[in-house]
Amino acid sequence: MHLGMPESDFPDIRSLHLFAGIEDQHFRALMRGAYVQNFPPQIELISEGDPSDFLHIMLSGSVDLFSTWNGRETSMATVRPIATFILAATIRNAPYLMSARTLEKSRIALVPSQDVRAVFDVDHDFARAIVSELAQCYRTVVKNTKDLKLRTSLERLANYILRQQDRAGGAAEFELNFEKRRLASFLGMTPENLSRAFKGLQPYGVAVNGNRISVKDRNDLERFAKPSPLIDDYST
Amino acid sequence: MHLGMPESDFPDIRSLHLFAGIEDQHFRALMRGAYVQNFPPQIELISEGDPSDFLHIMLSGSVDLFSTWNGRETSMATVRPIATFILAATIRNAPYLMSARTLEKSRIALVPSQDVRAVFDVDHDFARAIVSELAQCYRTVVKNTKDLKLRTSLERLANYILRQQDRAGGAAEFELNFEKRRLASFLGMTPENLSRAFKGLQPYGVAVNGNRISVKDRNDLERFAKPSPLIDDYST
DNA sequence: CTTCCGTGTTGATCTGGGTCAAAAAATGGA
DNA sequence: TCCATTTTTTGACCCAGATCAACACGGAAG
Repeated sequence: MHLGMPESDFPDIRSLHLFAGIEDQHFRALMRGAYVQNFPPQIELISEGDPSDFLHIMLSGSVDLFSTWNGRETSMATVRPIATFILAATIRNAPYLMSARTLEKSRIALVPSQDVRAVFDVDHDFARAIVSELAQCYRTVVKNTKDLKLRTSLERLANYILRQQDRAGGAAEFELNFEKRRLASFLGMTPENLSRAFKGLQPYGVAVNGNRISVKDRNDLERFAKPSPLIDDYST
Repeated sequence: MHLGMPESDFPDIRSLHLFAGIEDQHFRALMRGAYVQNFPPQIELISEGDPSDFLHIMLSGSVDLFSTWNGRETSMATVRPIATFILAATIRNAPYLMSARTLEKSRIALVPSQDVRAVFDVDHDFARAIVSELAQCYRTVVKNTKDLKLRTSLERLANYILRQQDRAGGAAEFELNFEKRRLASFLGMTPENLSRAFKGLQPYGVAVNGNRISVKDRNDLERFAKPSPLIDDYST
């Protein structure tokens, strides 16, 4: 059964950098083959190793990208609307390297990979957008690797807090929109160690109350965290 | 002074996946603006943070891509002929995220980034090749992250040895074309720990003599290393 | 209100891997 | 060739972070 894509979702999707410059007829061609699904929380949408049949577009909710090996698991990234994921596998027609599970109730659009590749071939602006997006993804992972290899867990947490504060518009107090156990996994440490790391940042003015983080003096924290645009600025 | 690119290098460069399908006139346009330089060993070609003015193509020698933060340094990758590097920065016209230094005497072709972007805009096969290459790069870094986060240093070394053995055609004995201190850095450990890790793999039939590695029984080592195509197969 | 269960915290302990120092082995000039 | 320098290895020790176990808290269901 093919439900198609409600036109009401078009503006949101089109507002994505990836689809911004695409020709209308090509955009509609993509949407024709696409469909939207609602998923409950904690559903594994994708298992690593599966063939990549669809480009996924988050419309609402959130998804965790994670990987496993030898009984261990690690969180690689969290995807929130509006964004696509697993573009690289779609492009190369290669198996997924990461699994994906919903964290909450989520609406996700699925665009057949072959349609993406077909439109890529005929729409130059789309091709350009894809390249730009892929290059961005690549750079993000490189930054992540630098974070992991060059910093201690305490430093990673400190810089993570600074980044989140930026996302929250610089407010002294903000919400952690992350379960702590998954934050720990994302940062490459255990939940226990994350808990202790929060304590370890108290001397630098960081206070935690449940999901609320407050930063007394950003400069103070920055002196310890030493953030660098070449690691922490996700926009460049 | 503009030296141009000797035509004798054209076939090698064209054999790169990236330039394979490109139209001849476009290829020549790229080469016209490019030039070749010879570098002595241990020269820092690129410093992270610099603007990305050139796409680099290794013709001979080898280059280490590394990153630094807060006085620490880590090796991210090694580039050997024939291959390009820092494609993503070129595409996005963004600052380099990694520094590069020659490991030995090297010949490197430099293609102005703006030329790459210009040809990308007019040559569809080139655009497609770039996307494919970028997706490949992205997937390689993701695999690397999984390796780092999911495995202990001993497991990383074991799998590294298996991959090198593959590259050497499966021979029981092969050369490590890597300085050990840089291998250690690449694998995310100290030279001292690498030395001990080699010892730690003796029970699985690994013997080291200078740069020569021998693997007595590959199955034995695989039972410990548990290689996975979703981490260790760099071709997909 | 109470029970349950998942998440988070804390404490005690252990260990993989880092650090420091020194010896041994390569490497490269002169 | 021999000396000087760098790389690698070894040993002793230390520490960040993992593990294990116990407990606290909070929301959901009865």
